Amino acid sequence: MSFTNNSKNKIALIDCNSFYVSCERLFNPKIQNMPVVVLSNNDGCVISRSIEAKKIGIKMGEPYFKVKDLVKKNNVQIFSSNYSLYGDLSRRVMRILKGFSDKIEIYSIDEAFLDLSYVKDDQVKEYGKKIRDLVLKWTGIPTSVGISSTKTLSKIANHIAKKNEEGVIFLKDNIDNTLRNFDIADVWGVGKQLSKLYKKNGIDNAYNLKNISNTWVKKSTNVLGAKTVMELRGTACINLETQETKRKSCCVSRSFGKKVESLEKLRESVTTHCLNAAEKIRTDKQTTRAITVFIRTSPFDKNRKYYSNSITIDLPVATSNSLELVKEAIKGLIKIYRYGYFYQKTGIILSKLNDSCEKEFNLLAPIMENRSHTLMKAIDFTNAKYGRNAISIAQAGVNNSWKMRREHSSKIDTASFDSLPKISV
DNA sequence: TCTGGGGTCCTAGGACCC
DNA sequence: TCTGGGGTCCTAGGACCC
Repeated sequence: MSFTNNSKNKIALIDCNSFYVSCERLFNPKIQNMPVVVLSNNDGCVISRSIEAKKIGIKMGEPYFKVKDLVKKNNVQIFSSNYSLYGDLSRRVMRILKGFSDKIEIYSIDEAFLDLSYVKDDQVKEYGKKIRDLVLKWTGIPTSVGISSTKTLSKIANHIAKKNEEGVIFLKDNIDNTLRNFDIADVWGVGKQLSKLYKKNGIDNAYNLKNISNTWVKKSTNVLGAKTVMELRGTACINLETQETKRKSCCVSRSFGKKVESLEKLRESVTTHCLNAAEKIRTDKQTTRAITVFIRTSPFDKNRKYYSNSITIDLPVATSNSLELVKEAIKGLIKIYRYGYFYQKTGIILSKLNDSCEKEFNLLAPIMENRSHTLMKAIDFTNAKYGRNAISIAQAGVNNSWKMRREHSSKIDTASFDSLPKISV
């Protein structure tokens, strides 16, 4: 059986190379050719690596303490993550990409799909280079561009482009050889479990998966597995989502800098997360009808007993009011808290989100809402101006001993001239 | 000592109804 | 006392993504 790619669609995936590392390098030219690593919150895991750091053998997602020796020996430059910096640079990159096609899907902080179907086949590679050059010139962020007829194939093209001198790959005809050399585990949509299943059945590259029987894949996996197969054959099944949609749930959670035992401290952190989540949904003009609180001890600590629990509370009336949500969250926390454990993480999830304009029928709601609306607006305004948590509530605590570790922050602020590199002449 | 955080979608199975 | 079949809706948990 053989399948041909006869689609005229051209989807480009533009992906920033080692994005967080590239952001840090912008403001720190000295580390341009050095191995660099960016750590997750709490300086927990490696989440971005420069090529030099990859070569040394530092793996993605590895706990920092496990690579400390490698870091020391090779003089690897370490940074705590600075999400406001990355978010800011991401917006700049995306703005440039929008100039190349209005059919764009911003897929994550560092990548976007662009519909380039309007570009002729023999010009599309050149076009990809143009995109790359402009992003680099205007932001300083290096990217890779993969172009093909479906999202899944453009992901593969991008993967290959990352290791390619030009940084641009257009996959069109005769791609079977390329697919044969593409590891099954690297295919978009194939994670740990699926790749285990596929490998067990002798499917260990993208070409094998492309030629698997429809009935087998439907029986053995689910609709997503079947879609991946179709996409490898050049039939687009995963649409370009050009409309920005509002989130359906909102989660705020953090690990502690050091383990926490007392209900008091858990209460402070749950309150803090709740305030932040409430502010987030208000920014998007949304309300919630359910709040989940979860707490857990460290799943890695083999010397202590593990405890993890969560509780979901349905709210009678949709709300985005911080104070109401905190009240419910704390009630939930008290129900699931157990004395005698060393807690590592807490979080809250707001779900069943709706647009705030979709008013519900409730006689008391209008009066209550007006009052709280004014208060919440005042809080959001102040926090936007003077920094998050400028206004908080007493339960959130001050000078929290449980706060996260951030020992390697570059403290770069794109709104501040002080962060610009200095050049002496 | 030290192992991130925030999402989406799918499915199986339970609850409930007729 | 025992026992059908079919349908919908909801949710928890799993898998995946970056």
